[in-house]
Amino acid sequence: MAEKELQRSKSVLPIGTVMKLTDLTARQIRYYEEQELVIPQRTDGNRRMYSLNDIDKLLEIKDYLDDGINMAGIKAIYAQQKKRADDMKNESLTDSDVRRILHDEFLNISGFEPNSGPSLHSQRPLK
DNA sequence: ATTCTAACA
DNA sequence: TGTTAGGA
Repeated sequence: MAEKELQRSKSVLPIGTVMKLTDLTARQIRYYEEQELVIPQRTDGNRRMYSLNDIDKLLEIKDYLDDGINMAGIKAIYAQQKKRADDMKNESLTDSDVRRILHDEFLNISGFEPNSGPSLHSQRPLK
């Protein structure tokens, strides 16, 4: 069943197809790459080739944008998502630690609304 | 015909 | 983000 994941990971779609599938402009798609949100594979003459997983990621990003979250916020979300994945590997964490982390993440995400500017507040809401 | 990078009347 | 110039 891991074969399907391999297929979804195969980068075979040129940016033109991705544009049609996601309704995003080439400018946006390339910009998100600069923000390190979706890094497509390159081929022959330096052309971007995306995978189905990349498409999903882009659609996901588009949803976050619609919900009024900015680049910084989206980056934060994925950064936290990665942080979360790392935590799963550390059995050394206690339930209390995990809950503190999740609570911390929640506060940070809510701080990335459109108008709420770069006021990247909250850090240690030690209770 | 498509996509790429860089740059901004 | 849009758009365009100049290449590949």
